[in-house]
Amino acid sequence: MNKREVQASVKDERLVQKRRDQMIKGAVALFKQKGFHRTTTREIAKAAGFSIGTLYEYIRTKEDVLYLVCDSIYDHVSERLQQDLALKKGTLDSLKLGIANFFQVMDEMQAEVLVMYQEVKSLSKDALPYVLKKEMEMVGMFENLLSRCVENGELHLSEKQVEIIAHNIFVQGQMWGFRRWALRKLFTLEEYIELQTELLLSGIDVGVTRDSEISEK
Amino acid sequence: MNKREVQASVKDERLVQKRRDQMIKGAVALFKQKGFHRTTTREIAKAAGFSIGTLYEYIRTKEDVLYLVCDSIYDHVSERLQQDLALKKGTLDSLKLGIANFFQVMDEMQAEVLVMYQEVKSLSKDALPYVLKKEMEMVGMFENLLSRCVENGELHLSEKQVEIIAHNIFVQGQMWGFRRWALRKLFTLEEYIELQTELLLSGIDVGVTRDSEISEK
Amino acid sequence: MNKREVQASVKDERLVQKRRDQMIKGAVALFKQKGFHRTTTREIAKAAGFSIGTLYEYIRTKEDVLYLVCDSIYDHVSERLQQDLALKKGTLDSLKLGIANFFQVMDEMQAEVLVMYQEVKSLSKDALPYVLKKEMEMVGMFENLLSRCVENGELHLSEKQVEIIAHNIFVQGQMWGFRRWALRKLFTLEEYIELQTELLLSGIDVGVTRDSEISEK
Amino acid sequence: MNKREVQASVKDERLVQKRRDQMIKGAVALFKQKGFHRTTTREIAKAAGFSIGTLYEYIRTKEDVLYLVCDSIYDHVSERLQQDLALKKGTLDSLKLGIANFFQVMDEMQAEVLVMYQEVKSLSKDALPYVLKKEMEMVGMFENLLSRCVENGELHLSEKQVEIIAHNIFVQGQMWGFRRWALRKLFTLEEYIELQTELLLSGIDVGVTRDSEISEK
DNA sequence: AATGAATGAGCATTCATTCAT
DNA sequence: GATGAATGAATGCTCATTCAT
Repeated sequence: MNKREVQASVKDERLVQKRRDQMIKGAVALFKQKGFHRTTTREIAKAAGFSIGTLYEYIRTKEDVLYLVCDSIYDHVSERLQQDLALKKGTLDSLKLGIANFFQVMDEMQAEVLVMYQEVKSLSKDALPYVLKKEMEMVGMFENLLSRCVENGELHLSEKQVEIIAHNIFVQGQMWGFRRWALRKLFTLEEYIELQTELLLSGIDVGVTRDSEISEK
Repeated sequence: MNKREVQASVKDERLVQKRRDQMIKGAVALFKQKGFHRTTTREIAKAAGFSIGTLYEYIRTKEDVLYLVCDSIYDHVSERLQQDLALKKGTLDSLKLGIANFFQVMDEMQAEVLVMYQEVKSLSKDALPYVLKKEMEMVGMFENLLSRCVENGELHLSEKQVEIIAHNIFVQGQMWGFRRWALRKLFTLEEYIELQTELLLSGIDVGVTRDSEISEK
Repeated sequence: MNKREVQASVKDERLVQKRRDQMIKGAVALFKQKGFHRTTTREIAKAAGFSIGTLYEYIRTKEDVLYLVCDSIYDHVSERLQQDLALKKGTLDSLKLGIANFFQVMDEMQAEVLVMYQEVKSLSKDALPYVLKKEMEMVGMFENLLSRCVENGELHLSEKQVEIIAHNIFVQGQMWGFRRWALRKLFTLEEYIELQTELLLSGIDVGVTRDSEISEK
Repeated sequence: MNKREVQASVKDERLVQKRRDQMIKGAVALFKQKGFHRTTTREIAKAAGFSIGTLYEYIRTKEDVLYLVCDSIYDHVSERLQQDLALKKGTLDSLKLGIANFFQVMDEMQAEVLVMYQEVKSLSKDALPYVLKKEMEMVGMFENLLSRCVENGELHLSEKQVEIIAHNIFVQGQMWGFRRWALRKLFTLEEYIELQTELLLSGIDVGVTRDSEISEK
């Protein structure tokens, strides 16, 4: 498989999954509050509902917890998006829907996303590439969406443009999660989604240029 | 003044500034490499070229170093931008120049920016608001640029649009600093600047819509 | 209860008590030798027979050790006295016995008492009042002894006199512990006890007064 | 001379004395407040009105400051007592006066005395004996007073009694300085002096014993 | 003589990890 | 499988002392 496996001493896979879910849930709450470094393994164990001894039956190092958290977050986001995007493909509407859904997921999972983006670099050289790869996969989902629109003649874009726009969408989604404290003073999530989509598809209304273009015809 | 002052035991202001510059330079290098939490005060002192004892003559706590770093970054970026933007105002060209310059600064100061965005939340409740305020000021600079273009009739934008575009520019600039590892595989900085500017000003070429628009005339 | 509890991470009360006893024993020896401030936590841990990590499983701060030491000393002394004084009450003999026992306890616990009187003021504003209260309780025990003798007509004393004598006994007891280095050159403990008791009960033989007494006969 | 000399780099004896007086005055205030160990040399220098650099021109180590403080205190107390006691000698009245004066000095210099008794043991093996010797000299002054009364037939006391009573007076004086926080709730200084003197000279009024003595006659 | 910047040994405290029960 | 007591390396910070100016 593609996963960087985190070793557990316990054999029962079911139990491992259950314990890790408890662990992740507790850890996210703590990381959100105090960050990865300021959170102790004892606190994680307590938040998860068991002892440190037990915690270490399911992970090898504290960093494993961070990895597990990051991994879980990506899985959730990916899953959410894949579901939504599986429907109508290659239409402008599916693109709009995809964007809207992504922004909504970013809003719902704000805490987790925030945690992830502030702590990934704490991952070891070992785990980091794996997480970054996941990120590229998510950007890739938007490239896909866009490419299909291009194929269907709904959009006219160069390859480079597809790539940069996919990045922009991804970053604007994160931006909502990241900078919600500032953006919320200006927009509701709905307004934000609408404005961003509109800008993306119609660009800025450049007065002079447009006028001259029109007058030329 | 508006600054949250970091207290020093040493009185000579000149010396304080000199030592802090050494300190910041060393700290940025270390924070970039291993993050704020994994960097020890001893390492910072060593990188700055003096002993821990001396380090603590110029700060009160380790967090002060982080604050000093953040503060210095903002000051540099602001200064750079203010210089460039002071020239032609309210024209599309000045906007383009502003964006290009900002992206360039983000590229040059990538290390510092990266550090800042991954460590700000480690700042105490005391220092954080001050840093966030600085960030809003920088977004405000782009709002300003845009508003002048609107006043001059070079752009047609609602107030909300001005705000969201300012945010987008800011975030896209950071994105280059943040995600350079991914973007560089696709674009040079110049390409990136050009593509983003173009997208911003002309929007995506939406085939069907345009066609219909033209056909209407 | 009335105790200022020192928090421990370890739950097992038995173990906590055992470890703290080890700790107190080691700490008293060290404090006696070098004082509270010159004794390091590592030394305390080592003297107690475990690692610093373990030390901190049973206390929160170094000051807790001092508090624990003071508290333990008072408990021991109180216990010793209460036992002895529970017997014959309200007679001159019980008073003499009480004094003798107290002086003996002060001799036996000289090390601890010395430590306490030289370090109490290092206790925080939080712990100090509690320790001083304990001290007052001990003085109170002598007031009690004296008052009963007064009630039984064995002594004729004003309330003020009871109070000052109780203080005197207490301080003379400590004096033996405190100034043993000087007093031992002059008296054995037994002599000291006898002399002090005699002085207390018969006063100084004031020549003139005696003369008048004699002339009366 | 009898003094353990504290070395100074500065040659001008006048200046040395002046600077040390400043130092002692500042140090006593600080020691009273926070104790010897919690007071830093920087604080002492500041309180004395000069820089640390200068402080170290007049002492060799921090401990020297403590020694200087202790020494100065003893000198003051001794001086005060010697003055007062030089007058009428060998009478009960001169004894009473001596006691009263001593108690008054202890009251006036409470801060200094308190400091001394809580910090002497911080003195090195080198300085301690010298300070203890000073203490014995003060006890000796009372022995002297008492002996003269005995010689004059004003008191009938064995040698041992003279010694223990001298100690008691000394300790009761310190007691007022030490335990003023408790004693003040019960007595004014004047009452305390009167009660102690009375007890010392007449002893406790032992009802039964006296009765039996009387009945014997 | 005075200053105060520099030094670094030293200290209290934390916390990831282990392992006997 | 679960527990939690034990460990000790690591770290932020202090402060007595020195020395160049």
